[in-house]
Order: sequence, then C-alpha cells, then structure tokens
Amino acid sequence: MTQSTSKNRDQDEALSAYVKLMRAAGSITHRVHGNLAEEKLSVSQFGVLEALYHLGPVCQRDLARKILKSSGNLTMVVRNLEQRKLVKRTRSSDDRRYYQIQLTTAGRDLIERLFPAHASRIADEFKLLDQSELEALQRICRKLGLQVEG
Amino acid sequence: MTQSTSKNRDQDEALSAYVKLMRAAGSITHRVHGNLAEEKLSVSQFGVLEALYHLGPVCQRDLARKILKSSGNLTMVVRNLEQRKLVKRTRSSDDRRYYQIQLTTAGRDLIERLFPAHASRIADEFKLLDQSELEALQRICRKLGLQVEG
DNA sequence: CTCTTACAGTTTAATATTAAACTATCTCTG
DNA sequence: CAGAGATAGTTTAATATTAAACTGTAAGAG
Repeated sequence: MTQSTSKNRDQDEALSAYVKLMRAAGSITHRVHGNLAEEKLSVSQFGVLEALYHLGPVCQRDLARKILKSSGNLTMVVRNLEQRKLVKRTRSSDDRRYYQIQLTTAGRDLIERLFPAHASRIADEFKLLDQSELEALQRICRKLGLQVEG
Repeated sequence: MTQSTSKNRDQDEALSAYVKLMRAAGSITHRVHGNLAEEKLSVSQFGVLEALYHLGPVCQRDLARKILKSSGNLTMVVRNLEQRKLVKRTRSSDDRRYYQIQLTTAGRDLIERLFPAHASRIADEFKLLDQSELEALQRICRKLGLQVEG
C-alpha cells in the first residue's frame, strides 16, 4: 500500500498547512483590526472603504468579491456607509443594474486618516519574515487564492 | 530619504503579502466549507467537532482559542451542539469553573463520517504546491500565527 | 480567614452575515 | 421585436457573532 500511505502523508501535510494558514490569517486579522471599533467601523466596512480607496469607484459585486462577503451583505454594508455619508452610490447610466460606489470627501478623509496606522500594523506583522520568505509567501498564496470557485 | 523609501517599500510589500494571505485563506475556507450546509452545521460548529475529534475533551476557552471566536460565541456554539446531542459538557471536579467538552458517540460518528471528504477537499486545495512550497508555507505561517496577541 | 484579583463561562443587546426568493435590467436568440 | 436566460442588487428570515456586563469559582496576599 505504498500508494495509499503516500497519499495519506500528502493529505496530512495539506491538513497541517491548512491549519497553519488559517491560524496565521485569523490571528493577523484579529490583531490588525483590533482597534477598528474605536471608529465604529466593522471589518467589512473598513474593507469597503479601503477597496474604494485603492480601486476607485467600483460596483457592489466587485466589492463583494474583494472582501469575500455575500452580495446581500454588501447591500447592508454599503447602505450603512452611505447613511454615514462615507460613500456615494450612483446608478450607472449605460447599465442601470449597476451602482457605482465611491468615496465621499468625508470617506476619503477617514480612510486617509486611518490607513497609515493600518499599513504600519500590517508591516509589523510581517516584519519577522525576511525578503525571500515574503516573496515565497506571496507566490504561494497567489497560487492558492486563484483556484476555481466551486 | 533612502531610509524612508526603503521603509515604504517594506510596507508595500507587507500590504501586498497581507492581501494575498487573506485572499488565499478566505477563498480556501469558502470552498472547503461550501457543502457544510447540507449537514446543517455552521463553520464554527464543524470547527468545534473537528477540534474535539483531534484534541479529545477540552474546555470552552481552549475551543474558543482554537477556532478564533469569542467565549460568548462558544457558549452558543457548544449549546447548539449539545442540544443536538453531538457533544457533552461535564463540569470539572477539581476546578468547577471549567466544563470539559467532549464528543458523544453520535458526535464522533458524524465527524468521522464527514472528515475524510473534508480532508480530501483540503488536500485538493494544496495539490498544486510542490513539497518545498508546502514546507515553506507552513514554516512561514507558523511564524506569523505565533506572534503575541495585542 | 478574608479580601482582592483573576479566570471560565453566561447573558444580553446590538450588529453582521447568509441563503434564498425576489425585482429590475440587460442580452441573446430566433 | 418577443421571450428566455443571465446578471446586479434588494429583501427577508434565520443564525452567527461580538463586546460588555455579569455570575460563580479559584488562588494568592496579608
């Protein structure tokens, strides 16, 4: 049963990698977003502001894919941000199914104020990796993240 | 401003790694847990069953740390599993603050039935990494996951 | 012993999240 | 153009999640 045990070994190694990957991602998220509550922002709300900051105006579908949440949830997240005048929704004129979501001036001010500390916390998390590890991590995660859904 | 630009470059690289790490973890979670709904199990419930399966009886605090959820949430998750007779809670006699949570026979049967397909889905996710990548990923994620909280 | 402090778990109230059904719009095919 | 199917976003109802205040138990200092 050489084949079978080799397969089991692969599976065990994959499981171990999976657990470590999840723990790393989870604990980093936890630490990086720990002081978001001070601004009365949820992780998803912050994620949307950040995405708009980096990508410019996009539609809700793209935001949902970006922050890995359901479209229904995005309706709620964007609505709450809109009520706080942090984002603006405008229907696309050439395809009226779409809304273009974009930062308001207040939203841009907020994310510009929060982003430096955010980036610095992230940099701290990765500080103990050397350059080659940082590159390897990115290459590997790109492979893992790109696989087909479903 | 050599120092400053080098620092910015480090920060950009960390940000890029962070995004890729989160995307990899998120999309893998999504795919791996995609068919948990069929068993009427939430991701957290499955995580608890799996932890108990691998660790044996543990207290709720340890379960909370394992699945990265709040203690309040664990009370709820464990209660729901208990109502479905999948786990059993017994107060520790030497320190009555603790509950020992353990699988019932039904709980063990369930996780033993679900785990093989679960492990196989995970193995599929990591299949496109070669051995050295798998090792590098684990080593790097261990470093990242172990940093001090707060 | 008793007071203080710490800790495991619970409760509560507010919010976030999801799946699924639904509306509105677009696109393609004939 | 009409109808079928796809797509963006919304709603709804059920559940999950959290922070914070709380209860009960333990441990250590004086």
